[in-house]
Amino acid sequence: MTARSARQNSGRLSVREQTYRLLKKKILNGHFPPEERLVEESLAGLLGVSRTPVREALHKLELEGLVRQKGARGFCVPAETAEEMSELFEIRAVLEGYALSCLCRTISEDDVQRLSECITRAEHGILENKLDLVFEHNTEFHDIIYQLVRKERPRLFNLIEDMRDYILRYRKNTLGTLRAAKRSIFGHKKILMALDLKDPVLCEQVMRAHISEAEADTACTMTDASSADPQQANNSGGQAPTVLPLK
Amino acid sequence: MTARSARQNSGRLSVREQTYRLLKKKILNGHFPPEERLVEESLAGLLGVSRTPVREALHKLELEGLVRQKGARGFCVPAETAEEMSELFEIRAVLEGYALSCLCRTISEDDVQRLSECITRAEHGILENKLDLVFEHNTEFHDIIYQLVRKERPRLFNLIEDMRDYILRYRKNTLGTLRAAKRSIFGHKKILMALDLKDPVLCEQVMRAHISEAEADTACTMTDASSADPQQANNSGGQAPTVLPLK
DNA sequence: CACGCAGAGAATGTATCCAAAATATACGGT
DNA sequence: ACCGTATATTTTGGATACATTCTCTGCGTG
Repeated sequence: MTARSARQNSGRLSVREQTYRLLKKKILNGHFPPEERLVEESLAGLLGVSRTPVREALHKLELEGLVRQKGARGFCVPAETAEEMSELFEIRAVLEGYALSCLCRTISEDDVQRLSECITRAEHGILENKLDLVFEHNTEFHDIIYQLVRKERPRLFNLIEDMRDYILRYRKNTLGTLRAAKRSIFGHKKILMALDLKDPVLCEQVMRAHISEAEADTACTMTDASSADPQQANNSGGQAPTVLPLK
Repeated sequence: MTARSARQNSGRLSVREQTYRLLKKKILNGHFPPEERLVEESLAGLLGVSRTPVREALHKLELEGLVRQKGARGFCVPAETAEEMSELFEIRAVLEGYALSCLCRTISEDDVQRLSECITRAEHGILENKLDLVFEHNTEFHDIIYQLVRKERPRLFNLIEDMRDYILRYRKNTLGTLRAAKRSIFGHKKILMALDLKDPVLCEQVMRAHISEAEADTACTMTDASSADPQQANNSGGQAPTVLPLK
């Protein structure tokens, strides 16, 4: 096949980048059974590219710990462990807690107001018993915060984004119960309060607690795992960094 | 040139890995002027390999933020900024602070004793006015802690290691003044105390403070190259330590 | 029957080749 | 003299070909 070369300037993504993102997404979505051999040529055939971009993607993913060299014979996705999940959530809690404590010193009244409105709308969702609405506005709440972090602490933001990605692996079935939704909104209220009080220590505390709750929820869904869900990742186009809500 | 192929099994490192490490080291040591174009072929010639490992190394380094795509024409090392350095130290302080707070719950009496001996030996170095001895035992102190973190929190350890690497870029001239050495040992004493008390909050506090001090030292050496002034090792380098104490 | 060695096959490692794209330069027109 | 366009050069993007090495299997021997 002739390479429809796509440079990074002309808006299109290079094959290398597409391959990397697609493989990463597939790994995070659990499309590859743990410990199964990942053969460059097979993946290349699967994605319709040559071995070169696949190889580079695998080595980049190795750097992130998403694949591991299996002896001298290809790569594999390491098995999921409860320890790993717990550690990832811990790190995320620490990083996001600190990020929030940074934010509280610089956040504008305007942004506080926007966050407040997210909570209000999410609560309306609860009253109308529309969990998808709650989900939407909870996501918006977090997105606002992430954008602020990105603006002020780009490196920290990258790290947080990575942690969120890695955790995705452990969130196969994101079931949104009413109970979890209510608890999430309550967490957001506390976050908003800490921000409004401009109390760094409180910010760190409430964010850590909020993420610990998310961890607990995820741990629950993980107990009855082994759900081989061959859901195809059909988003092959230019995907934005999908920032998911905590809950 | 014929490939001296070296697989990962036979003890030797692959050319790919060697290239990546060497390039990374060169970047961190400041061998490449910021904003200067890094041309794949030139680097390949410089390292005596083909373009392939160089290209892969550059893309891995891009993932780490150590190089950046310059338009559509190659890579360059991004310029050093005070903000970046500050942020890296912040993140490191947060991560290592949390790591220490984890450690204090599981550390053995034996390890506490070993840490204590490091401090004692470093203090002997002070008395004998041998700064290299102090440096050696201070390093040992940290190494012991890092090994413990690695054992209990492998992901956290990786992140911390990365941050330390990235910071290396900003520590061109690691001048060890007597004053800084003394302060460092004092910091280690506080760390040991917090560990011994098994107080997670205190652990986090003292470690963050310790790393903030390191940041201040580094910031001083960064302001201008000719500042070999021991007085500037004090914590008054223009910008306040950005890492807040936890409490 | 088991253990070991050897050969074949398979998968990765590395290099080279070709194509595409962007920038720089030169030439011509206004 | 200046600006725009076209061409050429440089450099990266991607694929393929070749070398290397590891593993698996089969056969022979103890």
